[in-house]
Amino acid sequence: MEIFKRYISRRAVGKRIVKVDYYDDAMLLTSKKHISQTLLDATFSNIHRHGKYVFLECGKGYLMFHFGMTGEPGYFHIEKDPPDYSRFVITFEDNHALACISRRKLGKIDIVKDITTFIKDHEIGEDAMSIDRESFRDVMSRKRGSIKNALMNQKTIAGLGNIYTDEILFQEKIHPKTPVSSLQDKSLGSLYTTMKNVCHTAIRGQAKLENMPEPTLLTRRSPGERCPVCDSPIQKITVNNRGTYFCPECQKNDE
DNA sequence: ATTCTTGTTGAATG
DNA sequence: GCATTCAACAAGAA
Repeated sequence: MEIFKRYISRRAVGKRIVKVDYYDDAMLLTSKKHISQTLLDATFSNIHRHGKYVFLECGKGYLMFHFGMTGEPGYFHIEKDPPDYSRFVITFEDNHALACISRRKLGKIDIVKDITTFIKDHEIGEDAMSIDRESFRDVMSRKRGSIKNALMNQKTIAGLGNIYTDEILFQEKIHPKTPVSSLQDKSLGSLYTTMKNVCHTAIRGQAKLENMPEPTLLTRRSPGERCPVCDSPIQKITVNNRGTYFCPECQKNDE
């Protein structure tokens, strides 16, 4: 999401909006009228991100994007067709446009008045990139269930998805089903450092999996892959209804 | 052809 | 209140 935010920031902030087009309503959480009224003739003055949510500031409020599982922003010249699966397109006065692309339409588009209120109303946790060590330990120590659930739950910490959670647990050598309650304070501190490292490393590599330095699990999420550390076959299980990959040798249940 | 899986979330359920 | 399950959605793979 941080990469998306930077992508949008470079192309949309400072530009005046001259047209708004809707190709599909499924992702809209408010009326087209409300969105158009807020955006038309406005200029994006700033951009913010909290977890997987991006907010474009425009005077009267914020345009909120959530890209869901298969969503991404797309910027193009208006002489060309919008990218495939564009659901929502904002045209700027410089003859370029920003599309919200979403194959599965699992994303969301909304207008919000205030980011802080939005985060509070949706009970979204602190952002994974900005939470401090103490708060991390504090919020994690309150959770029950598996460590993977706790890390992925946006109400605990905002921003971690399925594959990066697996990567963090792989780097930290923790079995994804380990109960959070069984992790000592020290382990949580170490997990915190690993979480930050994985996020920073991913961003440095433009969130492209092929840019992740070895050893990594991110590029081995398919049957038959082997652990880059110990060469054991990578295992796939289900945790929280999500396909979960881990190395059964490196990530033993007990630390 | 049907079922499963997927870089997600939130409403329903236990 | 908290943890777990499932629908919404679309398309490619098994």
